Amino acid sequence: MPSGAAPLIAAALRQFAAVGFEGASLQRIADDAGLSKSSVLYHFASKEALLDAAVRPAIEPLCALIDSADLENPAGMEAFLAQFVDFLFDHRLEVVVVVSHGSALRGIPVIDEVDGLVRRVEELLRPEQGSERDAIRFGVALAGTAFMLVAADRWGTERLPDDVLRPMLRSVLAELVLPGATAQPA
Amino acid sequence: MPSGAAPLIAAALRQFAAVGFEGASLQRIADDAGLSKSSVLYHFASKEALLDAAVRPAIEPLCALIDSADLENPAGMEAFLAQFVDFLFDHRLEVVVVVSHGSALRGIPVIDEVDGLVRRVEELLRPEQGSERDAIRFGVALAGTAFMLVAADRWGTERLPDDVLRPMLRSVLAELVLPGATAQPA
DNA sequence: GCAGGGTCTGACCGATCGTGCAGTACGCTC
DNA sequence: GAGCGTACTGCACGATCGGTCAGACCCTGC
Repeated sequence: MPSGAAPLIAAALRQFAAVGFEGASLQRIADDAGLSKSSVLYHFASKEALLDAAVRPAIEPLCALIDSADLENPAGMEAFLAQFVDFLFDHRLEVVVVVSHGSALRGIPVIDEVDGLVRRVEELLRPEQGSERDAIRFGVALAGTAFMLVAADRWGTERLPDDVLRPMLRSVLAELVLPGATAQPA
Repeated sequence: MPSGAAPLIAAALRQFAAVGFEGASLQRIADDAGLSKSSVLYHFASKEALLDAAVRPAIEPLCALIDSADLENPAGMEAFLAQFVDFLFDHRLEVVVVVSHGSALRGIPVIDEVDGLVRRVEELLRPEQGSERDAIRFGVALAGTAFMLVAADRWGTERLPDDVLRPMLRSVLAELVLPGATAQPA
């Protein structure tokens, strides 16, 4: 992992999140990182490889989150929800890239892998036949939580600071998903 | 409203929803509509004007929905939620464009107008001070519902048909938002 | 001093982008 | 048939896109 690659990945992540993969140019990414366009293509074989390097670090944590999920009992469920919120905050830009612009990127391996993980979450939420409606309620809550983070970046003029928003989202998500839980103000 | 403009708007909406504004080229939009690239710029002054013409029709219904919203009593709330879901289905592609790719389009008038409407919804949900948490729960439910539609287009291999999904989303949204309501299976 | 690898850059390429413009085919009215 | 407006197209433009390549500038080991 060369030294100059890290700021390029950070700049690429910012640009991809802001204007999408197609909208971001290697030139602007290079300018953002304070390097030349040629340097980008020295560190990464192509623009697509740069996207891969930027998004891939988020895959393993998400995979681990899914693998360790135990949604049978309320405690396991609550742990899953908390870890899900933490994941969203820890990989905020990656989430924005995939959620906001991912539909245009089908066919790119790293995006397809993320899509596969999303499908695994979907299966996770539908353990038995016939609970279609519960799965949708679950999906709305999860997707809504993810989107609130995107929205916070997009419409957030004077939004809540993260250390307030995070426990609040955790609490709201638990309330929406868990069966008998009632709200306890954050 | 010239005749040849309508298929161009339809094609543009499909392209913008699929690959984003930056990712869609006038050439592909023209091909999709069965016309030449020059024809696109005959009917619309620029690519941005085409986006405006494609998205603007969704603004007035959304505005009317917000104006007529009465969230004080449960009946008014339920009516608002039902109309919100209907709006999402009636202007599906426009919603996908704005939700998925809108963050890259700030500065374009029609997008800024939509952002203003979103902010009005946000204010609608926070009638009094201190109910920050309720507003977030509300926002998660609304955003999640909108995103489920986007997700249905994106990950939907063998998804539910619309006439099943629509009442189900309506029911789920009511359950998530309304205080004392319990689920009645669709 | 010098060779070599890692890092970075400017010049350049072909393709495609959005856009401007001259021109063409059709239909309508006098 | 002359004149005109509408719908549409082909062609060319400057800019920018992702990508290639030959070097220049380090730093380290000999």
